[in-house]
Amino acid sequence: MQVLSYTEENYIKGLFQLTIEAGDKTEAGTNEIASHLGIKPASVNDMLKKLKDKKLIQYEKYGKSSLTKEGKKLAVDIVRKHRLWETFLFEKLAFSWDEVHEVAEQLEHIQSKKLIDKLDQFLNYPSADPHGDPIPNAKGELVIEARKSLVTEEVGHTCKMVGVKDNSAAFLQYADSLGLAINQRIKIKSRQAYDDLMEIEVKGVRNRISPKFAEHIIVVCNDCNKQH
Amino acid sequence: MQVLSYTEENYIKGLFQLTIEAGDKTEAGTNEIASHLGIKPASVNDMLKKLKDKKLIQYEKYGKSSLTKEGKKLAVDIVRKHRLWETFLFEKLAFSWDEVHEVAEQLEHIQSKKLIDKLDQFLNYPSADPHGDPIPNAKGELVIEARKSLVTEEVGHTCKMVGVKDNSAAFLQYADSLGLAINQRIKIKSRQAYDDLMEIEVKGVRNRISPKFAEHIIVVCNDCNKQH
DNA sequence: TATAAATGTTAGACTAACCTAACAAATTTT
DNA sequence: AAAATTTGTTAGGTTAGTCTAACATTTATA
Repeated sequence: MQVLSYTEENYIKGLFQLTIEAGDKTEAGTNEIASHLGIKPASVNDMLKKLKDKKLIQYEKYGKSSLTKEGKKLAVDIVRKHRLWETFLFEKLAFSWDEVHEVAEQLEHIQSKKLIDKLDQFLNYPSADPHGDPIPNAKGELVIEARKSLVTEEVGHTCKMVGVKDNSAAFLQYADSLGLAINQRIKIKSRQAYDDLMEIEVKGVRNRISPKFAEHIIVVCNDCNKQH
Repeated sequence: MQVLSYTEENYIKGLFQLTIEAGDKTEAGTNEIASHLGIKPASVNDMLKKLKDKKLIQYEKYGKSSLTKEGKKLAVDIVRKHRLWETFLFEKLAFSWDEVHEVAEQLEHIQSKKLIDKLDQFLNYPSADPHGDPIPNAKGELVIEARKSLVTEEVGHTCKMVGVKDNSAAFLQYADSLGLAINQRIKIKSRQAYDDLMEIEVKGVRNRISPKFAEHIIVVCNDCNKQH
């Protein structure tokens, strides 16, 4: 498995986020990648050619890009490192939920297989990071549970929060203020037909939230799986 | 306090090692820095000018270089990070003594004051890394105990190993095979006048070691401080 | 002290990763 | 389907950090 530069790693990871992780599509355009990474399309274009030469992505002139098997393997490895470090920061160093991402962005580039496997062991092989995102195992396998957005949840159901789609500090702090955290149970009390505001109950406290906000809360729901 | 590039940090750290830490001199030449960092003198020359402009080093054409107060502060900070990470790897992740350095070389460049202060706390504010080298505190203060090389120790004295001067795997593994470790007591049994080989006793086991080897073992000795 | 050796500097070139400006292709809108 | 817009590419330039080769200065040695 080839070793990538810091920059190459960021491109591969970005492409992973835009394709495999986003769910709704399997390839990404040059401009899209550019705005995701905060780099100009012209620069991205250069890198796409380079990554194609290295057989890490599929790319044709004027076409969209996607990861090859090899590229995906490398990307999953970076994601694994990122999420293990986030878990470490949150659980062992008492970082708050909204602080872990920025530091993990740096730590994910440390090259040492032994380090990351030992870290995994030290953290007792966690299956999800503080945001609820799944952590790939050492073999690169990523177990994705059946998850949905809170906004699609039915009234009367109780679900469990497992993640978020928005990592901005503003969003995370807002969530925090509502008592929302990973593994927190949420009961849907009602939904207002006029403006779609949802009323939820968290730790006995009721709050009304916008669909825009609910959209970015990821949950799993046993009630939804029940046959009745 | 300015933020340095990865490369600039390595130069500042290298200069710190060659001057402040080496003990026997306070400035270093261009070729010396070059061979220490594994970079050609011509490249070092460029960087010295750059670091001088940033007021991190004192340097005049054809002269030797040394750190300014500002440069030293930054260097101590890097050393602090390096040694805290080594301690983490050794104590929490069960890395062996001779494996920690390489990974810490990468980790020392992570930029996050909060991270390093939390790590310090997590490790319970250690005063020395697995090699016995002192860890500067958060204020950048570095407490250096009275230490000497094992090669200068007197026959009959018992001393305590606190560090090494050679971080090569070969050296560290050799030390390990003799039972030598941080905080290990060492008794000097004899010294052969003909070839200067020292006979030492470690955990009841006697071995003869070369002055070349003993030179790189750092000890503290109470016997030496006694008046008699 | 004159010369040789070691040390340090300069000039010019290269690579990775970025940029801007201009152009080309594809897609969407009218 | 022609025009307008969006998207993608190319050419040429910049910066950081490296290199080699040639040159300059300082230090050591005969």
